[in-house]
Amino acid sequence: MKQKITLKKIAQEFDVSISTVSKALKDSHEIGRETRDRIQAFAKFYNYRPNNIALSLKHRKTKTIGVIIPEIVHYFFALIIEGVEHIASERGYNVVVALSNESLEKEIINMETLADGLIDGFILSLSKETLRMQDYHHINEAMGLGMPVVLFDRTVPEIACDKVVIDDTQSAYNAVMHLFERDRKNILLLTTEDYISVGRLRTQGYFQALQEKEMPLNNDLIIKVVDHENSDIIMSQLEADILKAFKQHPNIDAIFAVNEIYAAAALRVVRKLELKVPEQVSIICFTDGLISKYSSPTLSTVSQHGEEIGKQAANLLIDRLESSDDDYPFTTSVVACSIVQREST
Amino acid sequence: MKQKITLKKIAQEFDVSISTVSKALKDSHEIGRETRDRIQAFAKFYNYRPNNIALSLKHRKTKTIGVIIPEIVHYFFALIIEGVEHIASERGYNVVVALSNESLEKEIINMETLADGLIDGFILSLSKETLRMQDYHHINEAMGLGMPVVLFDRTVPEIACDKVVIDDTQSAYNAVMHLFERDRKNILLLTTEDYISVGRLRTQGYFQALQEKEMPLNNDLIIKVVDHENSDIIMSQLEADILKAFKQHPNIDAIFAVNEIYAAAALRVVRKLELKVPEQVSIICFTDGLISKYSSPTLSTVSQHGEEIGKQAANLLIDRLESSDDDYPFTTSVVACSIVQREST
DNA sequence: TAGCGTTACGAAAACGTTTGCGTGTTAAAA
DNA sequence: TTTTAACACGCAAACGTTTTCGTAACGCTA
Repeated sequence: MKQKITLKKIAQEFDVSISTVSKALKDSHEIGRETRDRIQAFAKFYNYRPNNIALSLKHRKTKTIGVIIPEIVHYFFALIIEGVEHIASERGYNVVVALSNESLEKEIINMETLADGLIDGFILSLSKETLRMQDYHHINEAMGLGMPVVLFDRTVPEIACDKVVIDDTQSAYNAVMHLFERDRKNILLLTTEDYISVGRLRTQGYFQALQEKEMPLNNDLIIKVVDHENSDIIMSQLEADILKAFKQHPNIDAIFAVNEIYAAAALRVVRKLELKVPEQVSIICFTDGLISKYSSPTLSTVSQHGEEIGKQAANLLIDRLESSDDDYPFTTSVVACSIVQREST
Repeated sequence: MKQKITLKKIAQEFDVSISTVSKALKDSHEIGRETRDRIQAFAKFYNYRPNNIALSLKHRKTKTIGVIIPEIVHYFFALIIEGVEHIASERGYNVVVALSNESLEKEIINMETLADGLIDGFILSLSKETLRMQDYHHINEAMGLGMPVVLFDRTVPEIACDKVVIDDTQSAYNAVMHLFERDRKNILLLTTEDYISVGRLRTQGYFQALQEKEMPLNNDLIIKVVDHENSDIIMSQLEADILKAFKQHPNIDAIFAVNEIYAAAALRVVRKLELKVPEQVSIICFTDGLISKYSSPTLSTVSQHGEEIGKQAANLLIDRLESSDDDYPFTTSVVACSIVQREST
């Protein structure tokens, strides 16, 4: 196991000083042509590469960005990472990933560890617990220490920073309109509790669409899924609720779900009831993931373009990191969603 | 924006030396009780936290591990990261993720960048291109420089290092047996080309099961999916192939797919043919992901326990990193798969 | 031959830590 | 009073870089 080669070792080899080697490798005119060539050849032969840690210490920046997401096993978040990684590697940055597991405490711990010199800035989506507790001190502290933060998807107005969001309300409105255009009258809404901002906003879009069409708002047609540790419990409860809704309102002819998991549950119930999709019941949902793409029938979705969100977040962050301007204004970038029509509508 | 506090600043504040501060914070008996208390209180108040970069430089280890995977938008790989992250954070390590995008070149670049001081060791799954080219010099070089590597899932015997694999052949055999037990006679195999080791091994398991049951091997019942940039093209080609197989062999009564995407394609064809699942056609596949869990009918799968694989890989790596023993023997850990029975069998 | 400009290189500080060792002060022991 | 030990702290090196500021040696001009 040959040790990694350093400037010092090269210097010893040629019996010159470390600074000479450093300059020679940087093609400095200060160093004689011959010395330069010999040192460069030697360095190349031994595959010299500067130690990133030393560079980070010296330059007081690490060229890596930290991404904190609630869960990685979600198609949307995986897409985000893909997008971030894409831009990061293009612009010469590394990516370190941390998972908050929807916990405020883990979010804080992760931020603290990463902030201790490991990264230059954060890209993050708030955990559910953080949203519920409305505790954002850690974010503001990080920014107070000069660590830029870009929030995406799950954001709050209380934090002043760069943000990348989708227009949940508008997109939900569009999705519901998509159903109305197909002559659907009784649309069942599957959403989250209100403290999850995206759920709340999408619910609003549903309301707006109904209002515009002057349709009555029927609370029986709104199912708010209560969060729980165990996803199997959530699912079976949801399926039971959907079934109940259909029993009470056999005239339901469409379902709008705020994510594809809920839509998958809906699909199962609909099949159990032997209703035809999309003839008798249309389905559309947020999250254009694998489930929608590969279920049968395939599901129409509102695609949030996760990769694009990740890319924009990364660009926003790196722009700020590389800007010398200290009070570069915060921007909020809204990534448009698009409706991907498939078999379910 | 208050600057981050350092030992030096605390030292200035109390007009003592940096070493005194460092020792005081470490509760060294060398420092007087009163000084110690005052410094600690001050540090706590200003929320002092040592700079990780400086520590890394000093200790010549970074306490972070690099994970390189071909693609993150795969449930299996996401689970791996989850497992790695779990153990890493438990044992005080950070995780940096890099994506090879199935490209040998990106795999090399990523490894080189990370190896330059950023990480202590690698956990990786070879890219398809790497497997095709059989070029493993970068892995061996990294190890030559004293950077431990743990390979998982897509491994090759040519590289001597710690490995975490599943017993693909045995598990495939079990899956096919699971079908035989349900009186299936004509099993369609959906697999990859042979250079992908997991595909090849699973195909072998299929052969073994047939052999054991003394069933004839029919090449018409084996579809080897040709890889392509565009997944839509792969899918439509696959669906066409499956359809053709059913036309030629209407007696096909089961399908075994080496991943759930292929199984989803099969499910679509089967529904098109209006065959009942599982009554007329049973389906089982590898990759216990979201598609299997939420499709209708839900799919029986061979669960590879990705999170467990990630955990074991992380433990193996950290064990080696923390072992003083230089020629700690390499181990290959085999994670057992289990069959998750759902509606499709 | 004094003065000056090049050329080619070295010394040292700096980034933020840790740590072995040296040292001045004090108080107790001889 | 002298020796010694304990105590409390500082110095400096080290990790691997970059970069500013010397400076020795040389050749040239006046």
